[in-house]
Amino acid sequence: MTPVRTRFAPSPTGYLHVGGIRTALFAYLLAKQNNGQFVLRLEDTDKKREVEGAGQHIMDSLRALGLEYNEGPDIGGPYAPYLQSERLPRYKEWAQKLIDSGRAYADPYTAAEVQAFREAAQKAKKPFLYRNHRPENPPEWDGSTPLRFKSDPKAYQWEDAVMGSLHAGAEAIDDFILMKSDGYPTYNFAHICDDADMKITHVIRGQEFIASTPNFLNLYEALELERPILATMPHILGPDGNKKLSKRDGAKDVLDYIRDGYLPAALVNFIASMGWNDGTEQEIFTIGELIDKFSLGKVQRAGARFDERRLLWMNGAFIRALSLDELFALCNDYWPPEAADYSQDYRRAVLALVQERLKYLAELPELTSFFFTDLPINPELINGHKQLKKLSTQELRNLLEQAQATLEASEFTVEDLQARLNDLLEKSGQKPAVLFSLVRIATTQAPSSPGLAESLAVLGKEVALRRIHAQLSSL
RNA sequence: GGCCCCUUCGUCUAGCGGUCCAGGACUCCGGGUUCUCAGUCCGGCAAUCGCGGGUUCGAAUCCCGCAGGGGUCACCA
Repeated sequence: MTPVRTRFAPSPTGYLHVGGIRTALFAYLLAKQNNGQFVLRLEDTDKKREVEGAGQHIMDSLRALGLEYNEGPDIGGPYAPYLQSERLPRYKEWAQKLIDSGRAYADPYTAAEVQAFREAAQKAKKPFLYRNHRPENPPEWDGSTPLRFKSDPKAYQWEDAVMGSLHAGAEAIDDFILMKSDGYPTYNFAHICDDADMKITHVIRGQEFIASTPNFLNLYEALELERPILATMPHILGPDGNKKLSKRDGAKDVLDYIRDGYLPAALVNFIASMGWNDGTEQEIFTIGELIDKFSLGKVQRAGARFDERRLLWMNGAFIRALSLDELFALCNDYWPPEAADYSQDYRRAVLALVQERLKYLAELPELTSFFFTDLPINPELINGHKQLKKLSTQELRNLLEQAQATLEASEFTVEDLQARLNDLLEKSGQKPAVLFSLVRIATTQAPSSPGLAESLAVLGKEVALRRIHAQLSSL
């Protein structure tokens, strides 16, 4: 049995967004599931569109998500190089093979002439087919003009691992360009050569390629190549409208999600869930489970809309599932600056209180800053409070002073604080909504916080009393 | 315009002839959890399965039309 080899073959023209990553992810899952190899190949044959650094960015993105490739531009492999611009001699050989067999010829027209053909076709509301203008006696190809495929137009019916049975008529086949006049091959040509050279068994790509698949099938035949298994992914659509998700519409770089503290496992789970599920009601999958359960046959045929709210929920779920140690290890770069002055133990205690509230790591400062610094007194917290605003200044003072005395006497464990606060509740005859809110506001100056006793226990007696004193002075 | 693909709650989806007057998840709305936020638990709203014809005892599931959406028709991938 031939080993499964899948590849992800992006062009280095920019960053990777969730749409691009999904194709890579499914190729990765399929390879891992079959103990095969996942190959990264950069298709840098369009020097005009190439973006400096994009290749590295793509490699960083894949690694950040844990999609380690077995062979690739920076790590090499048995079929190196994995950068198409370094494989030019190889394309020449493949091209020569086609020339020798009479299946490729030099394009004798100028760009303007071809453009005129195209416009005439458009004007006549007909699809443009170059082969309608196929020259009788093309000149010998010297590399200064495009080299075209001499197609053998016919109808095709083929199996797609996702879409099922697909078909197209002969009109879908044309004499497309194999080699451009700049010496680089086109995607249409290069990817087929490379997939063959690299022994790729499954070609997974977006649905924009389905229209040109008949051309590819025709070329496989001309090259006498066994064709790989084809799998077409539906598009991921932008949050509104039903246009394919794109950078123009603000599709975020996956590395931005990583930077915001989205967990790779959550990102991967979420991306996989757009267009794939295992047929059960399971929503959360670890990467191992995905590798185990993934199958092309269960990939959705319709496009999926990208809904960031679902990603946010899923990321929170993954964060909650982490042990405190695991989460703590991930938080290093996310603490508010003031946290640097505090011990690891203190930070861990804080983290324990906010773990189930965290949706993504970058919101750590927003949730925890009052644990590390005295926030300025914010009168609005009391004035805007539905219960507290009804109390007079004197009443507020009274309550706070009682709270102060209570905390003074406490040993500041959660249990002791809770017990004493409950006592005070009874003694003062106040509702929790009044007393607890007031103490919470005085000691945190935050619109929300973890539980009062828990927060106080972490803050410690000294800080708590200092803040109550400050609140008292401001009244 | 030609060709091709797609079509189940607002969104992600389950479903592959009967157990579906359609299940789960996200979102949203109530309620519980002695304060807030989050979480969690309980409950709720939400798709006559794009539409119209068939086939069948029986269709979201099969067939045929139509409509809508998307892709493609580059010396881009």
